[in-house]
Amino acid sequence: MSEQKRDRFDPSIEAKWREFWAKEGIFNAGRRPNAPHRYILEMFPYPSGDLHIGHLKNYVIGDVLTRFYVSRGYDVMHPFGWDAFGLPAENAAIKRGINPADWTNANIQESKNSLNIAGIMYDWSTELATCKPDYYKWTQWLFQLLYTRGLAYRAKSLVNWDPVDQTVLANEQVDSEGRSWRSGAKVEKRELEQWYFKITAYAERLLQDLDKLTDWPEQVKTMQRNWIGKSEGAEVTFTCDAGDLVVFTTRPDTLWGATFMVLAPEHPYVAQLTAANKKAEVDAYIAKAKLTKEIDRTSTAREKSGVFLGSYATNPVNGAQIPIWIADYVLMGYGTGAIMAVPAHDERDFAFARQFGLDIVVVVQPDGQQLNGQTMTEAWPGEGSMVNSDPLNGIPAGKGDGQSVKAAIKWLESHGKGKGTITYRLRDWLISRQRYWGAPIPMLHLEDGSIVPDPRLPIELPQVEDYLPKGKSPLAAATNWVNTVDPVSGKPAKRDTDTMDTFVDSSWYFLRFADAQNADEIFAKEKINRWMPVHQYIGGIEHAILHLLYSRFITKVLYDEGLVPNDEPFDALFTQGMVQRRVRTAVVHSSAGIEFPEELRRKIELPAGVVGVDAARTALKQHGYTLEGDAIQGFEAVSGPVTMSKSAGNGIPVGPFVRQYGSDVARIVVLFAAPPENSMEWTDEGVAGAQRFLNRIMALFMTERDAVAAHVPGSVTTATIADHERDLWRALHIAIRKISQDTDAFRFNTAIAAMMELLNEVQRYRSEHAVGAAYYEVAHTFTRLLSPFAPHLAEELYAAFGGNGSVYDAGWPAWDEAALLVSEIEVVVQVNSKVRGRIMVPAAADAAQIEEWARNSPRIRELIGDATIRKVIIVPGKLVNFVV
RNA sequence: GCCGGAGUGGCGGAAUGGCAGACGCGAUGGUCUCAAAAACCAUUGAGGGCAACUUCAUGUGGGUUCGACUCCCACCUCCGGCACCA
Repeated sequence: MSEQKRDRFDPSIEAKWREFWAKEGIFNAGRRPNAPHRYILEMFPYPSGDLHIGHLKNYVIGDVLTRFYVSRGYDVMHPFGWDAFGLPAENAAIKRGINPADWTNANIQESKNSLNIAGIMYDWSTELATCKPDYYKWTQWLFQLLYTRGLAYRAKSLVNWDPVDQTVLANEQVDSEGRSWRSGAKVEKRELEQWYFKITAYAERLLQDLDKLTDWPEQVKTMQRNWIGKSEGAEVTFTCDAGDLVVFTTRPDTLWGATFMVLAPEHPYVAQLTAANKKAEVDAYIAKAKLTKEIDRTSTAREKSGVFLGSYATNPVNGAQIPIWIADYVLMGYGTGAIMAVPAHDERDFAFARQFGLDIVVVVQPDGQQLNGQTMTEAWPGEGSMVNSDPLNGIPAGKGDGQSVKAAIKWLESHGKGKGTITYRLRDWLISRQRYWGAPIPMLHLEDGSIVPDPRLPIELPQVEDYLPKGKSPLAAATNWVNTVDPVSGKPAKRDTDTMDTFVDSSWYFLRFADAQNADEIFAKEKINRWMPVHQYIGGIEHAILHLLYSRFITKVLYDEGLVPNDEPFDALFTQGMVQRRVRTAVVHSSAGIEFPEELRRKIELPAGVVGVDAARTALKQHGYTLEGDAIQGFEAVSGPVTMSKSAGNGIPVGPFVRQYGSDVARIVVLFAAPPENSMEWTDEGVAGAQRFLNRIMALFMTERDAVAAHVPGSVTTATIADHERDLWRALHIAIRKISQDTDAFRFNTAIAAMMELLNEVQRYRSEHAVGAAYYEVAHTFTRLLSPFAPHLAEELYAAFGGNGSVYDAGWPAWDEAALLVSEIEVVVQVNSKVRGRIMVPAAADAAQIEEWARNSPRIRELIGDATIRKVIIVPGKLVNFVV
């Protein structure tokens, strides 16, 4: 390459600015104690070592906002920490014999270094790691607080067991296919005694308060609503030989149509209610149900199965004797594990009744129809009038006031047969884990079986020889640690050997940042009151339920204790999209057709077997995949977007990229390619485009650096600007407005587009004029507009143009409304709403004048001819529309 | 099945009642160069026309309006969540 001297963006400038920001503490909280404050937080990560570009997007968004707010004069807290407990450290310890703490610390250093060289600035003075005793001391304190308030309890029940990670899991941590969120293994069910947090006590508030979160994505709120799963109805008490049999139903009004009952196979009454001659059949069914559950009980279209127990229950409303069955479509974990079956008005009950020939009694008659239990072909869950239901007959069926459901509940309550009630799908949060690398549960088990809190916090993790999970916690092997004395009673005691779910660690970390160094209390009141709630939280949608639901719960508990000022932790939530990168997959093309790899075919549901070329192309395109090559030559590959990750092997490590191209380039690529909430595809072309953008800035401004530096910013105004510079001046103020508004609204892609437009205007100006005052003002202002997006270059330009200190102390530019005005504006002239011309009019012209000019423009006159103008619509400053 | 989100050029996307496609990518032509790269200039939704110009076009079909990507109704497709939840 010939050494032509050209101003280009040079990544080697970046390091000195990072040192400068850190040394000056530009992004430290408390730097402007009297200014309005902002708490900006990204979800803290597990320290996985070297970061790739995909990890970066989350942090870049937080960094842009931080810089934007600092520029605008706020006192910003932008802290960072590490969700450092968890299995990878333990697995490394098992595989390589490294101490999990050492391994974690090394990873933290590496991850931190990646963030630093990427130019993501945090206030590291409040850095925390959940695996450090000075942090988990307070996680344990929190556990004991919940215990004291009756919100942490121990119970035996059927729990999710991850056979790969060898530990139990909470419901939230198992997906709808029954797989562990971490290992991906199908979970098994085991009956175990474990610790729970009573999140169900807060179900109603967790649901109701979603309405307060107006700055949360609708999608996240919907997911939480679904997860909490509120359902209103009634509990009705049936009687049987084993005692009272309580069922939950959302349709107590159809109770008169209940013709049988179904219990979950695990229901405690089953043994008692099983007739002697049915025992063998029932036992076989229960055994089969157990197996089915473990393998796959999610398929909804399965044929109904069940067994009659041989005994009967009494319907409390009419004394009818109805048969009791067991069936696996009734779940022990929801409601009471028993249902009344109303086949006429419930799809599932209908299918069951038809299959086993059970009675069907209609109690809701739709208008204009005569349903008959013998002949109906499907259940009628809809509206109508109540029939065959003595006290309710004639009442319209429905959940509203004056309708059947409310009437039925009233009747049940007044007759002592049941009561209105609410059921939630949400289960209590199982927090015990049979693993080593977590916060020990700070409880003591005494010899008499009682369990008491251990006040000697923190209960530190002991050293162990063997981290291998064996179905019980590795801590159990540390006998010196396990065997202790209860300091309160002086009695011998054993420590709890389980550790806490790492989601407990992360459910309160955002609170600790307010006062991370406090050794005496979880945080000081005046500090938490200053900083909470988090103004802007940023993270991935994958935590829509898990972390975000747990954090809301813990915050509400602490709010009820009077420890935090707000009962919701995160004012605004932003969920960023993933970074993807195209991955090529080889395909085979023969005369018979195209053969795709099985994995790809499954993933995007390509039809099995040979696929036609066009069909394949269309099917692939719908999922963002492209068939490469052409039909004549045969296809070499399919390429498609895949989320950047270590496991997919398509992650671009931060270090080498930043050294070669600069972190400013990486930031522009990520921010410009798509709106931040969308997933974006990282491409070489995108990198080239970002480089071009930064190079153009250099070329357009750095060439004149001395003249720009000699110009005093603000020395020209809208009133004094030269006529030939008005267009550029106006473009500048349009850009200031757009970039300010867009950045505030997370529209970083259009904010960057506005900078590009301004550059285009500068280029046009420079091709026509010698540079002058407006140009110098643009150069000075541009450094500040650029500072949230390409911070290193912004500082470099700011310094080159004679700025003192940091660009972030120079203030955010304001636009001048007067500069946006123009003397002449273009008005679109329409005839019958079709654009037929445009005229230039003085900006101050009134509507009548504009109409006159429009009507008299030659082309419009010609089009209208002698037709009658029926209506004229004038939108000031925009258009005139003649309707003929 | 229920709930939520989304469908716009070759691609990412812009426009939230008023000129559809800002900005960028890609592509084509040009300038510079021995040549290439870089950079710069021009063109770039589809069709028709020598041209002025014109027709069509924002998933589909209706509606409201002088005017609809935008609002309303119905439907289709995709993405996400929940789901034999009583």
